Amino acid sequence: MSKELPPWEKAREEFVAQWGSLGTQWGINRTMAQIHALLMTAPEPMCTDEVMEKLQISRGNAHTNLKELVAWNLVRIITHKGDRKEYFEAEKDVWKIFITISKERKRREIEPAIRLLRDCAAQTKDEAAGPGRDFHQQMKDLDEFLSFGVKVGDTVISMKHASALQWAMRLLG
Amino acid sequence: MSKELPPWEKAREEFVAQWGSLGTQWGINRTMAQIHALLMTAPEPMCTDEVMEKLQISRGNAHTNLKELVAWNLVRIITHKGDRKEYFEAEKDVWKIFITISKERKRREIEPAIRLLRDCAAQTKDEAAGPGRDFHQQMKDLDEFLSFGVKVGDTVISMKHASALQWAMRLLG
DNA sequence: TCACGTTTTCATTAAAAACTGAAAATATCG
DNA sequence: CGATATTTTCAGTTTTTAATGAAAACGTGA
Repeated sequence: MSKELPPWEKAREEFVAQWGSLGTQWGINRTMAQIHALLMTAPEPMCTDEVMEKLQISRGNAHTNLKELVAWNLVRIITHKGDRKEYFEAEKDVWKIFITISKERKRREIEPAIRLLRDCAAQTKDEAAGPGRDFHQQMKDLDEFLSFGVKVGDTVISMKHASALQWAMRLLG
Repeated sequence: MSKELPPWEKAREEFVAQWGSLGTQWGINRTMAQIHALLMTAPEPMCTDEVMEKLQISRGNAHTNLKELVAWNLVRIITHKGDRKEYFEAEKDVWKIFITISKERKRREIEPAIRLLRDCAAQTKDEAAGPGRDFHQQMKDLDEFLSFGVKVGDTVISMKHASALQWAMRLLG
């Protein structure tokens, strides 16, 4: 059934398949990672049916994961006049992808953790000594570390790629 | 059935439960995250039975996840003479935890991704124009970005906590 | 408004991941 | 070497997560 694929499409298929596996280790749904890989390497925006066809998945699955990628701001919807289909286009700029993922993970994963740590610290702020005091301190240490990390992250993602690069180069130099 | 818990243990139980939930979002097994939270806040090293009891889980589950945490270098095994049980103790220093997790994620998640990107780039290095050339470039861009990130990460994790802090402060200042 | 192309939802099914508990293996001591 | 304490494994089960496909909802143009 398979027809002559251009050689680069061969590599692309490997990329899509493997990126999907890697995604699962990152706690990301395999299909979502595959669609992202597919769109990142798509010469043109793709519609749902094209994604279904390329990945051999159902409409519901394609739809759900495309919309999830849109919710992550990693993919945007394109429409052409005179065509009521939606086309999907992934951000390809690596620095922008990085910033987007960083922001999203901060919001979904780091900030809830910080809230938890502060809550637990608050609950034990009167512990004067012993294990209770140690627990309180541990919560504060973790909070402080994550909060500082967020601050650094915020600074970096507010930078232009070139400035961030320059700054990082200074560290390495 | 529940007896008087010291107030700090109340907060601890919330921490353990919630840290478990947060862990799943990070792609980490819930029980593993809970055990880690438990040990990070344990005044003394704990044995398998204590972990089973605290979290109400089976021996097999406790065992597997404790050993997994040891494999991550987040937990170490302690033995006392005259007692053949193994006790488990988590690293509590936030900076050390960060370094350990960073190294492990680099090894498990970033490096395989870089290998994939290089492979796909190599397969398409002769593409002279068009979509094939764009694909090749995209692979190279992603590789370059991740590799640079690894370099920065390596530099940071080779630093003492104080030096890293000072360096980051300069960025924020 | 109706017909049609498209998107969205969701009950059901399938697949993957996590967990249990008990048996087997291992280690330690007299 | 037994006897005993502890760790490790793993077949079977449960729980969770993801995927399917068909029906419903939506939106647009005639």
